[in-house]
Amino acid sequence: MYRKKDGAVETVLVVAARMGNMGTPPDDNYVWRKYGQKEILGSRYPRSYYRCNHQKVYKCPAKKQVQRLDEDPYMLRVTYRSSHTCQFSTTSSFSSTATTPVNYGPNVHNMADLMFENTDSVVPFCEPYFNNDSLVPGAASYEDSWNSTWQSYDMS
DNA sequence: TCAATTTGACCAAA
DNA sequence: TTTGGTCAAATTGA
Repeated sequence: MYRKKDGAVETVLVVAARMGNMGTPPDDNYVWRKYGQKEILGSRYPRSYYRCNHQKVYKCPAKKQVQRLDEDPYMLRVTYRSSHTCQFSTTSSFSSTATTPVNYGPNVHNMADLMFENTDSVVPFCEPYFNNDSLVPGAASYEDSWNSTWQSYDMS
């Protein structure tokens, strides 16, 4: 159901403006195994449920759910739940910059909270999460993307 | 062949 | 009861 202040529930908006990457959300540092899909009332698109691929049912409670927005199928709302204990994948392509789960920036738009009851923080991130330099959220390019995101976002 | 994904059903919470 | 979430089994692809 709706989890609002239930520990770690971080909602991130992802612009799926990538051909070929449409139905699949961008990969973070983790491997997700899809364990279910359900249609959500009020939304026209089903929601996909993912879980950590390694800690299937063992311990890592890391969960992730992805759902497209009603009016903007090009946008994916990725909601991360719980904390990640598994930062290591079998065949990891990343090794050094994978310190923090995702570059959850300090920039939190509470606007989403007004629109969505179950949105804690909204930090849209695009394709390049892994930069050799730094994962500093607040880059000009990112910010620009955010604006675009919000523009097409405000219609509710 | 193996593994991941798929769909449906079941269960729990509101 | 309804909606959402999870599990389980079956299927598909590599």
